[in-house]
Amino acid sequence: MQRKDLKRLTIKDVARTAGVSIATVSRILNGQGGVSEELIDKVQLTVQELNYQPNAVARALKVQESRSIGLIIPDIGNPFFPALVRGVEDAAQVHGYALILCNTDGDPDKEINYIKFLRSKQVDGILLVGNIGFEQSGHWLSDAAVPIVLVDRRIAGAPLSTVIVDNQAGAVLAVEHLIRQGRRQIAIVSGRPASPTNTERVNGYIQALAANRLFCRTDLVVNGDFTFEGGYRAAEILLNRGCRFDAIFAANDLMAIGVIECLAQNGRRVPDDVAVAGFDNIRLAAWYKPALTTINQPVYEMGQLAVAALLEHMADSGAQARDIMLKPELIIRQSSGGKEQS
Amino acid sequence: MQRKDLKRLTIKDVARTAGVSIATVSRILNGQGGVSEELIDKVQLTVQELNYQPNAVARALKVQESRSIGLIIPDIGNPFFPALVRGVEDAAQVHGYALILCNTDGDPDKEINYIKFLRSKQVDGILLVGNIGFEQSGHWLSDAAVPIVLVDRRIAGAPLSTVIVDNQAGAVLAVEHLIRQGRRQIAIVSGRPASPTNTERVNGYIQALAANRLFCRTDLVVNGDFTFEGGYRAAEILLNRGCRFDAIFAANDLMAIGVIECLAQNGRRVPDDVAVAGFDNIRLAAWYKPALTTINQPVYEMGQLAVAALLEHMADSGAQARDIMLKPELIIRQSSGGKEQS
DNA sequence: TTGTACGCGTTATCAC
DNA sequence: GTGATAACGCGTACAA
Repeated sequence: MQRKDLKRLTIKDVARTAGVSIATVSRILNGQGGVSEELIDKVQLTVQELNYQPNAVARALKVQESRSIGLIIPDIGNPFFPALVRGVEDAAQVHGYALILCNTDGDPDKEINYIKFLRSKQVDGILLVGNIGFEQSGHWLSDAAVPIVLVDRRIAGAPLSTVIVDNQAGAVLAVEHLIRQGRRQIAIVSGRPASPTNTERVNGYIQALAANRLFCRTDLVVNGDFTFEGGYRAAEILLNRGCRFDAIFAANDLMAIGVIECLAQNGRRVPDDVAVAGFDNIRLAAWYKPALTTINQPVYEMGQLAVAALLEHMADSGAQARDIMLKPELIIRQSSGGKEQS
Repeated sequence: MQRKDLKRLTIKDVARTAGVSIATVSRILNGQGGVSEELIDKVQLTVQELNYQPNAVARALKVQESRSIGLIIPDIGNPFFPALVRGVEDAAQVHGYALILCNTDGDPDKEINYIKFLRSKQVDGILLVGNIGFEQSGHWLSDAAVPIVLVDRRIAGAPLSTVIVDNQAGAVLAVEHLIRQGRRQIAIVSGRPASPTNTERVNGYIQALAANRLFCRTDLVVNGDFTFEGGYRAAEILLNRGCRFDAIFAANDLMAIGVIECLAQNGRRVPDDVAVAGFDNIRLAAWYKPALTTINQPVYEMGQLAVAALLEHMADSGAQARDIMLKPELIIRQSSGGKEQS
């Protein structure tokens, strides 16, 4: 009854059963026209009856187009990525593309290996959330012979289209909010210093301070690494320095939460003593107590737009690389003292 | 300089450049032996120089094996799935398989469509977190001509291998813990009644009560739907009934949190007035205040084991379907009153 | 040990 | 309007 090893049927079988040539079947299946109504009906019927499905691999080999794209991210376990992946998958599916998912843990070697892997799989395009440097592998990135679009993180010097949120503007939003809340001694807990994303956010911090005639005091700057523990340790360092501060901007939410936990351990109240703002608006930010003021990124849309950009490059190999910047949004919650009074 | 439209090179190019036949190149690439050292060196060198990569699509067509598997889940945005996906992807990658990810939102029609889609892509196997009924589509599930392994959710009557956590045992763990905490009037907020997973957890609740000579009171049973809002509403219903209860077991963490929020709104203290336990151990459970007592599922391992099971079926089409049950684990946190005193 | 040639399942070009 | 047939890039039986 359940013959799994039943040989998969091919266009040949359909042709034979319907009593026509494979050329005719192919034409009908691809809706090319130039076929009589009669045959169309007959063939479509047998396709139904046999439950025939074209072999996409054979088709891919023939038309040199696999109808699949690759998505390379650091780690789907990172709460930032599921929404991105969902946006990508939905958009890909709409256009009939399969999505191949790859996790690199941010390791540049793995990124290169996955690009090679995807290339051998003949994917039509690649979406990359990359940590690799351009010189480190500019060869692969620009000569990959397959369109690559960068998502969420730029790669300095790479001549590739990039879909990204305006990190600097987001940081400005967060810091200016803290300032409007009456805070003046605003510290920053940065992410990994090497990360372009971090640099942009730090620049936003500096810009916002300057725009409000506040100094950027080096004793209020401390490096984290985008992790909870990094945030915790950074807050400890800040406390140990003995300098005054009445607000902290953390370069992402995970660190912001680490910061708050540390402050709580040390008897500082949030937001009464110290206002805290993060970046990313991960799910946890809304649930955490105190609920975290943060910068929302339209992650799902980012995924969708990335696919759109990739499709463009796939359709036109001469298309210019361009930056697509998404607007961040300030989400005000308790950790910064709640609503602004204006 | 950057000639993207440079024709991709083939085994033919390598053969020509190395001055050998394509058969020789193929043999060397696949390590088949029977080739002189001299040619091996020469060919491997030219492969390096040309930076040649075999075309996996052509290979797949020839050997009838695409080296890719499909993973069909409801929604990567659901906090339960990222770890599963990661487990699957890691295991797949180790064995050289690409992972095609599909989100269905739990819609049986989408599940069927994706199975067809993946079949046409000639995937070698499918991992399915399915909501479809077996009769509803037994045809597709057992005759799919491609091995399917069920993950996280069983499908009643489907003769397919299933990798799943022992939900009933998990619920017993949770409820018995509440009993040991001295609670006697334990309510349950269930998930979608139609879900097999929910049924198993409810059965565990009943079993644990019975084993401790407690009655299952219908006024302490209320249906949720696995969402936060469902949990909130369920708790409201429970409160409105006016019955006494000193503990609530929610069939998943999201509902447990909804329950706690509702209780807090209505002046009940957790865990003092009501102890609460959930199921899943999502990230949020640890961060939430009060931290949530829950049942941990080894989700990452589940993904890995699912791939292992799938590989078995792929290697031996006659392999018997079997159930692989993973042990759940009780995680005690504040929401149930913390550590047990024994 | 090495090379030639066929076929995997399509699509597309050419005859009829 | 329809049907042979040649690719697509690879693996392998067979021949040498």
